[in-house]
Amino acid sequence: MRNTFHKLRDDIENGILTGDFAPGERLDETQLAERFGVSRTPIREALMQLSAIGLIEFRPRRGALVADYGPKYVFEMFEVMAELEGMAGASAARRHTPEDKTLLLNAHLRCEEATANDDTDAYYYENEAFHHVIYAASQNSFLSEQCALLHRRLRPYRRLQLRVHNRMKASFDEHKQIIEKILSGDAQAARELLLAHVRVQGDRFSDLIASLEKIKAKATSDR
Amino acid sequence: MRNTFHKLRDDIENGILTGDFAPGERLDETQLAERFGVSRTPIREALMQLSAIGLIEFRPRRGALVADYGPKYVFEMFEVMAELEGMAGASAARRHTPEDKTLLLNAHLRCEEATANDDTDAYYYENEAFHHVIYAASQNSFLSEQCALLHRRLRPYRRLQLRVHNRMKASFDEHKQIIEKILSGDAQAARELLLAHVRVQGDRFSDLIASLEKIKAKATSDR
DNA sequence: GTCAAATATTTTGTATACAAGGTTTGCCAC
DNA sequence: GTGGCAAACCTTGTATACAAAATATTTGAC
Repeated sequence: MRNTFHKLRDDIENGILTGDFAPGERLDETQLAERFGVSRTPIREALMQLSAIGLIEFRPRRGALVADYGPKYVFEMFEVMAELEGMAGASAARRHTPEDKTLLLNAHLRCEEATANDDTDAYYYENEAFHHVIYAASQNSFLSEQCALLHRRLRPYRRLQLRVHNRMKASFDEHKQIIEKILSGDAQAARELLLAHVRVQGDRFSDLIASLEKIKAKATSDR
Repeated sequence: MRNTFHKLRDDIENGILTGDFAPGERLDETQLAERFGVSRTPIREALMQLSAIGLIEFRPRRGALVADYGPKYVFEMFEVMAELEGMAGASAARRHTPEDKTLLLNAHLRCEEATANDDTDAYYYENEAFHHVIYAASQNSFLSEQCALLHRRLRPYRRLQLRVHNRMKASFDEHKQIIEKILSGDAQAARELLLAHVRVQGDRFSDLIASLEKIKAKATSDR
């Protein structure tokens, strides 16, 4: 069985990724301890782990803050994510097994259902599963882990663009092409399609931030 | 000022990377506490952080073990490292600043000195600095951090091939070409050169393992 | 009434204490 | 002598305690 601090780490991490703990927020150890019904010790151990992967930051004598990356940094993360996904896709095209093929087609089918039902929540979930199948199909477990990790870290930022006009349909169409190239073993094409597929999310995030900045600037000048 | 657990983390990490603590070795918290003259609490906090980045593993009720990746996993890590370095190189070719140019040429110069003196230890150090300059020149701080992190994790495995015949000279020649492509802004060429430059290390590592396996198998059959 | 300084309180960072589980050793049986 | 079981000991995992530092509050002066 897993230990308390494992569970706490996942719970707190989840809280951060779902926005339960907002970026920049201070995480009070005593409060967390009460909330989870444990002592401060395992809470601290969980926080230490989260700080090591960059999800929170320790300020000396001032405790833990939820990391608040600037927009530039988030965009950079999307850039790296795109490259890693491209790599996974290329590797999957070269090395996928027959089982991977089944899994890919199944995952795609479930995405199709979500699209047909116009169920963005379901699509969000199935989309994640689809990408994880690609990671696994790369036959590179380290790459797969890194992709999954970064994917998770970017989750709150992808959330923002969930319901952008027509994005679900566009995403689904891109998946279709990606699958085709992976299954036909066209590594280069798979790489480029995935690169673009992920990059567009970074671009959208940038656009979003830019428009927010503009609004903010306008509000300031109006004052 | 930094806290005790920061220093401990770095010390223990260093111990692992330098081979002071061997892969698979168990890290006794009490022993470490005595050794560093502190209580078990900050030791644990340091270990938690190291476990989060995958340098050690916690076995329930059995404490921390230095992670002992199989050869396949290490090879996979080199594959990802190669891709990330390629990305950094391409990005550096597109976006390096005049200051980056100076830093790159200086780093290269110091590599040249080490080569001229046939000083593999110095070359090892300067080579690392050279690669870090490329990371920074990518102008992508997240990518830079990820590269540095993975680079560090692979250090003990690169160490094995330090004195392979003529590797230093070959490496230096590759650097020369890489610099050329980065400074001339040829992103694609820079990417491919760096990809190959790092991959060769993974290949060498594989070869080494394969030959070790062969020796081991022979020893077994001779029994 | 406001600003500043001093004190009180809260909170972090480290040490110590204790309980549960795992390992080792020693003893007994075969 | 060897194998298995039991008990003692050792280590981890969590809780509590305590000291140092930062923050909040209150009081006093202008």
